[in-house]
Amino acid sequence: MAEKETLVTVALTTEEKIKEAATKIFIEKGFAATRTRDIASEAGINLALLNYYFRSKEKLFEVVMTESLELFLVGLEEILNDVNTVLKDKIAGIAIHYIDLLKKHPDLPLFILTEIKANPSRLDDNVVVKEMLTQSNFYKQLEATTQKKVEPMHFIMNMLGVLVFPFVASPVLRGTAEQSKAEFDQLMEERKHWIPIWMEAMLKTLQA
Amino acid sequence: MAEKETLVTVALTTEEKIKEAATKIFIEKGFAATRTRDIASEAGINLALLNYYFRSKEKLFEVVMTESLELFLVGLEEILNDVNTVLKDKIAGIAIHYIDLLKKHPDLPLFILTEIKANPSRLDDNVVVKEMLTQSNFYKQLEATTQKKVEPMHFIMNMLGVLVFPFVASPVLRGTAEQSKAEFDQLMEERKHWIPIWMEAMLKTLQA
DNA sequence: CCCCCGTTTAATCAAATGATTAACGAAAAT
DNA sequence: ATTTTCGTTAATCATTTGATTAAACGGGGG
Repeated sequence: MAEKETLVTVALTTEEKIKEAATKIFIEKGFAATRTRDIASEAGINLALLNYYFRSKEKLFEVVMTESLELFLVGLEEILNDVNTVLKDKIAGIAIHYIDLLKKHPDLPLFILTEIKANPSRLDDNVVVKEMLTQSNFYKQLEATTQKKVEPMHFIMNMLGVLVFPFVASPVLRGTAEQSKAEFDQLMEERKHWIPIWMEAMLKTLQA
Repeated sequence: MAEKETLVTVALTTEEKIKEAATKIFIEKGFAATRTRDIASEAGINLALLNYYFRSKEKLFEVVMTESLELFLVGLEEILNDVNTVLKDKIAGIAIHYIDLLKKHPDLPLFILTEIKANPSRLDDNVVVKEMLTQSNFYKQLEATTQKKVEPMHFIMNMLGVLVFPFVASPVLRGTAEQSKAEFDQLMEERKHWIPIWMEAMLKTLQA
C-alpha cells in the first residue's frame, strides 16, 4: 500500500482533492489563466465533478480566495491586539509570523493583491483590512509613537513593504533560475532579525 | 473639427491606437483576462486590424511588456551610475523619480510583477534587473556603507519595499472606493521626503 | 437479492475567443 | 484612366472552455 508509506495516510475526499488542486493552480496562475480542466487533471478527477461539488469555477474560486485571505490574516489579529506587548514586540512577532508563512506560501501575497485589484468586491465580503489595522492596539501604540508628527499609515506601509515586498518581487529580483531559492530563503530568515531593528530606526527619525 | 479642441491635436495611426488601447487594457487586467475584442473596441478599430498589425495577441503583448519595462527602468540607470552623487542623493533621486512615475502609472508594478512571474522568460529577453543593480555605482556605494556586515540586497529590498509596495497594495489598503485617491497621492508625495530619511536611519543601524 | 441514491464518467453543448479570409475601398503608382 | 498596393471590413473558422446531461457504477438498507 503506497499510502502507508507516508506518515499520516492521506485519504482526501473528492471535494477536498478538488479544493486543494484549485488552490494550487489558482494561486499559481490566477483566476483568468486557470482552466477548470487543469484543476480536474491536477486533482485526478472527472471535470464534471468540479461543477457537481462547487457549481462553477467562480464559486470554487471564492472558496479558495476566502481561505487564502483567512490563511493570510489568521494569527495577525491576536498579535495586533495583544495587550501584553509593546510596539517593538509586536513588530518582531509579525516579522517572524509572516516570514514563516511566506516561506511556505510565497505566491500568496501576489495572488491576493492581483485578484483583489481585479475584483475589489472580493474583499468586501471578507474583511476590511484597513479597518482591522487602524482599530488595533498595535495602531494605537504606533500613534503614541508617531505623536501626530507623521501619518501612522506610513509605517504600516513601511512594515508591509519590507516584510512582504521581497516575496512579491522575488520572480524579478532573483535570476530566472531556481539556483537562488535557498539563498533567498536565507535572506528572508535574516530579515526576521533585522526588520524590528529597521522599523525602530525609522520610528526614531521622528525624535530629531 | 473636434480634434482642434485639444491643445496638441492627436492624429494617431491605427497601429498606435491599437498599441495604446492594448497598453491600457493589458496593464489593467493582465494578459490572460484581456480579450482581443476589448482591445479592438477600446481602440475603435476592427478586430482583424489587430492581427493585421501585430500578428497575434501574444506578439502585441510582447510589445506592450517591452515598453512597460522600458518605462519602468528608463531614468533609473543614470541615477544609479551618477558619479557625482553620494548614496543619500541617489536614494532621494530614486524616490522622487519613482513616486512621480507611479502616481502616473500606479498599476505598472503589479502588472510587471504578475506577468514576469507568469512567464519569467519575458524578462530574459529584456533586462536582468538584478545584474543592473548589483553592477551599479549605487550598489558599490551601498556596499561601502554596509561594510560586509549585512547583505546589501537587504537594503535594495527595503528601498523597493517602502517605495513600490504602497502602490502595489493600494487596492487592498485603501477602502474600496475612490474617496481616498487624493489622500493616497498626498501620502505618496510625503514619502518623497521621508524615504531618504528612513533609508539613512536603516543604514545607520549597522554602526551599533 | 434488489432497489435506491449519492457519486462518477463519457459525451455533448453553447458560448467565447483568437485568428483568418475574401471582398471592398481608396489612394498612389504606372 | 487603369492598375496596383495598402488599409479596412464583415463574415466565418477552428479551437478552447465552462457547464450540462444521461447513463453507468457501487455500496448500504430493506
